[in-house]
Amino acid sequence: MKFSKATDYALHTMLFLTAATPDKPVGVQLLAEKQKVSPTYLSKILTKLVKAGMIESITGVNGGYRLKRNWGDISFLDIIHAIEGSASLFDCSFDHGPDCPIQRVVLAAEEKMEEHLRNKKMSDLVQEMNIVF
Amino acid sequence: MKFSKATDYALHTMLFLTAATPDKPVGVQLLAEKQKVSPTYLSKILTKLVKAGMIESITGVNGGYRLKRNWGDISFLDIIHAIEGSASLFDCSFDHGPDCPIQRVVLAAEEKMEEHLRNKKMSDLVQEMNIVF
DNA sequence: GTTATTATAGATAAATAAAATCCTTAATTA
DNA sequence: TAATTAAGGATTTTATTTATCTATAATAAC
Repeated sequence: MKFSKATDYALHTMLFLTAATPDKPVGVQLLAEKQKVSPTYLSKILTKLVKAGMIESITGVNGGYRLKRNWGDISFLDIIHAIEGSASLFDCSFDHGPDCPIQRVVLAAEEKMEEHLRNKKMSDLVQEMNIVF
Repeated sequence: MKFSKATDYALHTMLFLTAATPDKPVGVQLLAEKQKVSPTYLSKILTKLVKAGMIESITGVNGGYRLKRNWGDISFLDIIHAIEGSASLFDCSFDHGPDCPIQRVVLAAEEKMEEHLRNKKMSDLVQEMNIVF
């Protein structure tokens, strides 16, 4: 079990956008270069963030991606869910009644992780950062 | 990102062994039947638990698997690590200095989940169970 | 309007990982 | 010795992730 690279890319892009540009759009070309990933692949990932309402895209010359107004609210969990989906990490495939005691434990644990990710915003990070990007 | 089915099988087998037999070994045949999984595949999973020192195997007629003495101590996390390995769930693949602020957040979140899984033992479950298996 | 630039989207390929099977070997008990 | 049971290697199947290629659509600059 691993978080996907796509999630890694998405988180870093969000951090970049949060740290960098309040209004000027950044092209996928540049974002991809920084992360050493192909632009087409990254664009597919960013399209998910657009659909989730976290960033907006501006097409045409001098276009690119930029944060939406609500960016201060966006949590790590929001981003992760936008990329990986929000299905739970564990499915008991054994049929012993409606709720499996094992599943209950694992899901409770997952919830602890999600709680932490829900409380951490990109904006929290930007403050504590000096010159990372 | 999902916990593997192998982990699911391992957890359920441990629950079964904990709930059922204090000393008599249970064959993989029976364990596999209960979980509707092939015996050979399950045996590979159980071998990992043997190597991790959680259960022991008795070969030959009337052989099978049974818990080791320390079974009261075995946590969910132990079992999960035995099957999935204990590498962290997130690797920042971007090189911005030694510690990535994003990685720090995600790993802290992961630690919350692990803490919960570390504190839950199979033996806790058996008590609260009535007739699940 | 034409051209250059930039995102979107579909199809597909390549790489990796997970799940499962098959077959052989080794150990043990009856 | 025969039957039973786990261990282990090799391989296959299936699913998922990662990535590429190509075409389309929108927009700005000229």
